[in-house]
Amino acid sequence: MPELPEVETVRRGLDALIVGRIVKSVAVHDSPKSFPNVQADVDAFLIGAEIIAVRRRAKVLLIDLSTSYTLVIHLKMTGQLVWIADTSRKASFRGRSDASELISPASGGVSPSERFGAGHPNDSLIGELPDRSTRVVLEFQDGSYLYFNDQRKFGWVKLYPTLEVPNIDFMQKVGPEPLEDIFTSKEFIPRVRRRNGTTIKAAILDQTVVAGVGNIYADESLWGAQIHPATRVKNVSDADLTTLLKEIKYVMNLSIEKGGSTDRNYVNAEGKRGSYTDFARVFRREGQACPRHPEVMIEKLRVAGRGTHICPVCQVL
DNA sequence: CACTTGACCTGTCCGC
DNA sequence: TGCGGACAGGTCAAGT
Repeated sequence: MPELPEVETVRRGLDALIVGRIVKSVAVHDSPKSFPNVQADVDAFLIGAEIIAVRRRAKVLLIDLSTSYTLVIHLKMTGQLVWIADTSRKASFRGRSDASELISPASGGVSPSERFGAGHPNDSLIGELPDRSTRVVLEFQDGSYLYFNDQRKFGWVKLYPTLEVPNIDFMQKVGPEPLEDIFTSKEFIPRVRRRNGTTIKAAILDQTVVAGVGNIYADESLWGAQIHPATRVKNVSDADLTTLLKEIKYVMNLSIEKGGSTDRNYVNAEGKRGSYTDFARVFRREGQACPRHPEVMIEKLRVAGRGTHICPVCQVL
């Protein structure tokens, strides 16, 4: 998924695009994890609600409504949230309740990059919406739409009373926000050391240790701190963990500045790519030169069950 | 317990 | 060109 910088980029986009709009209708298509067993709540607390604020906690988006309910959204691996100020298709949506009617024919197997060019950073990656990956459509009273697309159907959109959001299991367990100034190595080190029996990569991917780190920023920050991802936590010094936290903050802040990482699917709230991968040092750069050692090639291996990228000279066990 | 692996899904890419 | 298998940014549940 989208990791913390991608979700934060979407949050900022939505904050500028949808706050103040009023929900007119919602349609769900083939998203079994979305809106479980709360049709009455959807009718009562989503339809007619005004968007008040767009928040983020870890990799979860929180869209607060005037009804004191909140849309809680997890994009997982391939989720997208795209707002379109499109009135041209308004007629085709009006009065429809069968979401399957909203889904346009498949695009014939032609990839977005083939349809829209070579994929220059910040280019659009999105064609006509809805498309075959569209799972939830929010229609606003002004005729604009928010599309939740999710090719692999791992993601979801749920509705909770705003006051209950902190009680959701995930919210109870998830660790601190790494970009908060108050989150320092003093908090980070003991949290990582709770996972002394595993590898440092598994430890920082653990959302209960620290929020928002995923596979891209795990590899990028471990290269920055010159720590091999398969190092057992107990063999990593406090000084190296202090450096690692600085690198996590650095790569995530840089990525937010670049609009996130678009490896395949990720787009922001306007359907545009992010460009962090242009600045990545190791992620998906196997076979390319290490920035510190021009004569050494980045290698790919498997750590914590995930594809993992390292410089074999910077990062040794 | 703590840790690791498989499952959830669809699409793409790579080797035969 | 076709087909099978591996793999993809996350998180749970099940297994060891």
